[in-house]
Amino acid sequence: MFPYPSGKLHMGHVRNYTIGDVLSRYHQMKGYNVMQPMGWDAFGLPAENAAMANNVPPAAWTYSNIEYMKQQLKSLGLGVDWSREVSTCKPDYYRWEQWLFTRLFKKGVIYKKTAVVNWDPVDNTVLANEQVIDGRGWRSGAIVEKRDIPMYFFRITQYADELLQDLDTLSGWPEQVKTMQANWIGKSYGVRFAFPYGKDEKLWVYTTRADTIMGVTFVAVAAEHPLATQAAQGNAKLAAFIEECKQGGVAEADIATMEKKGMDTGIKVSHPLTGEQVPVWVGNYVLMGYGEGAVMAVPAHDERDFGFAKKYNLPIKQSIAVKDQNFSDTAWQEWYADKENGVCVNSGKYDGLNLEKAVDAIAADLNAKGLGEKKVQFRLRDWGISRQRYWGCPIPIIHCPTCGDVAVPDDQLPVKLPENVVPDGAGSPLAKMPEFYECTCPQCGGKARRETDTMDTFVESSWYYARYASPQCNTGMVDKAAAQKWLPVDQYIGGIEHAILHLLYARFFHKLMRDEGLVQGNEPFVNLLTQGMVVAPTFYRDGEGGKKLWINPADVDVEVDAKARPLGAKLKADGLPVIIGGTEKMSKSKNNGVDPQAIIDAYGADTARLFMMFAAPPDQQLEWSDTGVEGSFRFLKRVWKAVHDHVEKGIVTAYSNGELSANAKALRLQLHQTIQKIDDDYGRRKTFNTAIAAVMELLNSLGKFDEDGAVARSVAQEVLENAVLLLSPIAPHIADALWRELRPGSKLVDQSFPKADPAALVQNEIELMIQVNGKLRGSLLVAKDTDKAALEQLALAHEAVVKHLAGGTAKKVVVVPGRLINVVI
RNA sequence: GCCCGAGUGGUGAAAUUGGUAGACACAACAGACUUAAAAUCUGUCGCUGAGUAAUCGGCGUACCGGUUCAAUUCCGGUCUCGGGCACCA
Repeated sequence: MFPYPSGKLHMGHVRNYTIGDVLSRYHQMKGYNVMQPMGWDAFGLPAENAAMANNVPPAAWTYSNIEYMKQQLKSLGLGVDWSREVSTCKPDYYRWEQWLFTRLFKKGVIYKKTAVVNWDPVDNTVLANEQVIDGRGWRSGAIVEKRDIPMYFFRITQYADELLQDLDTLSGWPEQVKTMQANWIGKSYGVRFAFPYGKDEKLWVYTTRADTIMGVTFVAVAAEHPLATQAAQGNAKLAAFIEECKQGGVAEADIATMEKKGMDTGIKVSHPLTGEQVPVWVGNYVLMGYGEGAVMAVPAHDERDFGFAKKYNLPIKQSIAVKDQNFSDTAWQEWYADKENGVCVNSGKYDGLNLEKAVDAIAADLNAKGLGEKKVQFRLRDWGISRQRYWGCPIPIIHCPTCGDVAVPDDQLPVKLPENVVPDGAGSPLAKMPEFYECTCPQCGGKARRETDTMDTFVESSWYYARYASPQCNTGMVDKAAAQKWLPVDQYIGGIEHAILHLLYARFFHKLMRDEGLVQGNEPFVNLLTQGMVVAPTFYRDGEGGKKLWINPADVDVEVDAKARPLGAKLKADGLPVIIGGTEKMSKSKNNGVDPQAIIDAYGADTARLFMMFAAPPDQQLEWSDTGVEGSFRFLKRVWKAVHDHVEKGIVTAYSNGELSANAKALRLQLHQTIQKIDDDYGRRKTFNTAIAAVMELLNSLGKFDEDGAVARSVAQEVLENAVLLLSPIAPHIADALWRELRPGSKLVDQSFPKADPAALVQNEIELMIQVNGKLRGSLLVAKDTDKAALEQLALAHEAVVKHLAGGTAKKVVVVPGRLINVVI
């Protein structure tokens, strides 16, 4: 993944790009033609915040960050092809995004509708979820409101089925990520049906549990639902409640965890099957715009409805039973929602039916009445991309009073974003710039207004991988031949935090571009490595108005108890206490990022890379600590010394033949086992920490190998040459220098990855573990081809086994070839 | 609240397909070298019991339970921590 140019690299970046560099160097050694590109996800909110804080335009801030971070990346020794560098804030990049937008707009894949946003009534501006803290605007402190505004949407739901199904083709992706995406898309099979009311009017709902329909005791609608609006006329109390529901942010986590509240509208609708009158309530947990904005409530079999019914004394009507379980409405029981074992009860003609049969029967009856039908629904919602911000890609639409929304024609693209603007945090800057928004309609030539919203920055990051194939192409988004040569991406590496949004949007974009005939294949990334996050502790002090002032861990001293648990923390500058927050992913907003530059400066890039790779396997979360960086530095010094000590005695040719001592033979065995192991670690497992450990072990063994004859020295030469090659993807600089020592006149870049010598791997004797009842009691050295019966006899005769048998007989002997023998007594 | 992960010595971790738990390091301690320190090298290093010792035994992979000759690994449940939840990227 390409970085957001936030200012400095942090350890997450170092980890991400070192992993990529190791893999690309390894694959180069394996003979592949590897492209390792880099770019900048350059639009985004932090630039606007920095601009306001420092009175510098976001563009200038961003460009200077790119400059600095590029130097940092170079100092890491990454083999990046900088001729392919891409910056998403440059017109030659976003031009093509605008171009695609106009195509999709004309096709109807992009459309306009209203959506709910966080509104700060004091700053008169839309807030990102991140800018809403405990329901208040981060700058103004005002209570945030929900507000409906018009936005452009990508019709991603049109691709929902394909996005779901193609997950099955991604064998190179972690299961975890595929599961998360499948759940996010959330395909469900249910019934959409209506509660009739008034004169032929219908209140629609959707449910996956139509089998519980006879247990419905009320219907809950969103505050913005037309029925609620209707009921609120002439009901001041209800109107006030509806206003209250509009307070607070729109983030799902907040809505799901807030206290469930409701109020009766006084309106009643008819149950579609029984005709019974059912009250309609307004619920603050029901969202307009998701589904129908109304839900049927079955308190007996839905935990949220149960809690709501208890709180407001609404009836609870059992309609599902599970054998041997007793129903009571005093406390919620897990089995009340059991889908497997439940059958209908108190449900008239549906009694005794299981979920599937009840749903079929109920859907058929609803259908016969014209009140409903089976429907497949997705949890996935269309992707709203309008942002009322300045530092983003302008949406290429012109609003004409006569022609409506008109896409900007190709010859007027790109719609350039002016770069000299400093936003003030109140509303969209572009909407205050007539020189930007005043324009003429491309269709009728009349006076028109340019759209002043910009696009979600996820749009830029959804297709940059494709741009890398032909970054300078000025005839299209991609050069088709280049795209065909390079795409799909063989190895994509990114943080696990992108498992859903970014990776789903990129997959969606690939399909959009495919349908435009720009790229081939259905998926952008063949193999995905999701690196675990680099996390660090957070520290803060309470500022005015409940704002938290985040303090960098580097500026804090932490006191710990004997068990290394933190007791308290103090700011180094003033010695006064600070509050310890959680351990979180390194981010600018929590100020807990650690700048890798200090380590690179003190120890060099190779040590920084080696240490980062040695600390943990790539997909595991890593709590940052530089304890141990000394050890990585020491190891590289040991390698350096071992090579120089060896070379000083004269260079020899690596072992090819000659009589080997037992020790030399054992060393060669270990060497070639190590080659095999590391090849697998780099290629299949992508566990660089164990690869490094294996080289360490090999060098430790070489250190103990003190033979000095010609053959012995040739074996030492062989070990050192291979150790340098095995280490070179991780520590390329030192490996290059050492290779020149070991093989003067030859270059490391021309070497291929070592291959294990099958002759060296032959073992005549192996050690087997002896267990008694699964417990280790000893070991046995046997000839490799000893047969099972003989092994059993040897085990039974083993001194430890005889002792435990104490004259008795073994019940069973389990022989695991090559590993162990377990005697069961 | 919902979805996805993780939990192993003082610390980072290893054990790849159910088969030797703690490889490789860090820290600590002891020793060698040194006038001294640093650097370097060597050794000890999960908890616990017995033994002068060599050694022998018990327990131990967050917690409770299960499957198995054998469980860090598989299954059920619980707790804690982390990620995501659609406008941070």
